[in-house]
Amino acid sequence: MSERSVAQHSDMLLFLTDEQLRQGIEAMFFAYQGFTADPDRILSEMAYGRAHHRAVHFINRAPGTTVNNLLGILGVTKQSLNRVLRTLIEDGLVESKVGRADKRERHLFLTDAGAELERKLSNAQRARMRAAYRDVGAEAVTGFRAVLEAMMDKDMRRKSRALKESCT
Amino acid sequence: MSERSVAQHSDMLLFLTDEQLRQGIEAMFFAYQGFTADPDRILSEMAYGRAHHRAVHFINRAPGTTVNNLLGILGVTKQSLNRVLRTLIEDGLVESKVGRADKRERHLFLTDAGAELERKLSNAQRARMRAAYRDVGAEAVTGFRAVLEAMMDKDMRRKSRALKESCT
DNA sequence: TTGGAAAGTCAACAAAGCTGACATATAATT
DNA sequence: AATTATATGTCAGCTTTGTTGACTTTCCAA
Repeated sequence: MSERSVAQHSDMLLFLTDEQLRQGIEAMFFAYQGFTADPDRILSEMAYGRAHHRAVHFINRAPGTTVNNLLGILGVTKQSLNRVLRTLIEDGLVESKVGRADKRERHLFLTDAGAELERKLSNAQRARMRAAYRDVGAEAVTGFRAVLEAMMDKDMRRKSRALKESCT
Repeated sequence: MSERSVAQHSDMLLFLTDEQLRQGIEAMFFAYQGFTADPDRILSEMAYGRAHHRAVHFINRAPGTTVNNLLGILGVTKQSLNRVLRTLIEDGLVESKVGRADKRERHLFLTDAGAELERKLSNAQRARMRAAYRDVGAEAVTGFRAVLEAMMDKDMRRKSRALKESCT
C-alpha cells in the first residue's frame, strides 16, 4: 500500500457525509434540550432562569471569583450578568465581597442557601449525565468528552481546563 | 470472583465522581457555545437569530413539514414559532403552501434564497463539526453520538430518529 | 497629581420565549 | 345538518436574558 493510499485510508475511517454531520448537529441540539430540561424545571418553580443557574454553578466551582472573571467564563456582557447577580444577592444566595487588594473588584461566594440551590440543580443534571454515561459505557464517555473539547473555541478550551485544574 | 464483585467491577469501569460529572456538564456548556458561535456570527449580520436558524434547518431537513410538526420538533409555542416564520415568509426565505389533503395544514418549504441561507449556516456549522471529528477519530465520534442520544428525552430521541430515517 | 483604564452599576432597548384569548377554515363526528 | 375538534394564525402582554450607552469609583502610571 503506498503512503498516499494509507493516508486516504485513515481519512476514510473518518469519511463523513454531510448527512452524517447534519445528524451530529441535530443530536447536539436535541441532547442540549435534555441537558437543560431538569434544571429548567426546578428553576421555573422559583423566579429563576438558566442564567441564574450558570452563575450559581460557576461561583460554586470557583468561589471568590471576580465579576470580571465570571464574565469571561460565561461569555455575556457585564450588564447582563449584573442583573442576574443582583437578584441572587438580593435573595441571599450569593455574597459579594469588595476586594482587599483591589477595591474595584467584587469577589463572589455562595451563601448556604445558594449552595443548597446549586446542589439541587446539579444533582438533577448530574443524574441525567450519570444515567447517560452508564447506558453507553466508559469508552463512549471518553469519546464524548474528546469531541466536546474539540468543538470548543480555543479560549473556551483554555477556560475549561483552568477550571478543571483548579479543582484537583 | 463472586457474582457480586463482578457486578461491582463492571460498575467500577464507570465509576464517576461528582467532579468528573461536573466536568462533563461544563464541557457540554462550553462546547455548545462553540457549536452555535459560527452560525450566530452569520445571523447577527442579518436581522436574524438562533430561532430563525433552527426553523430554516428543520424545514430544509423535512421539506413540506407542517407547522404543527415543526412545533413538536422545536419544542416552542406556536406564537413563538409563528413570529419567526412570519418574518422568514415575508423575507421570501420560506414558502407556506396550503395542504392538498387537509387544507387546514400549511406545508413549509425553503425558497432558493432560503436554501442559500441554510447552506451558508450549515456549512459553517458542519465545518466545525468536521474539524472536531477529524481531531478525535472515528471511535470517539461513535461514543460522542451515543452519549448525546442517551442524554435526550425519550420523545426527542424518537423525533431525532424519525428525521434520520426520513433522509436515507 | 492627574488622566486614562478597569470594575462595576443603572437605564433603556431588543430577541425570543411564555400564557391567554380569540378568529378562521377545515375535518370529523353525531 | 349541526356540532365538535383540529390546524393555523393573530393580538396583547409578560418574562428572561441578551445588547449598548452613560456613569461612578478605584487604581495605576506618566
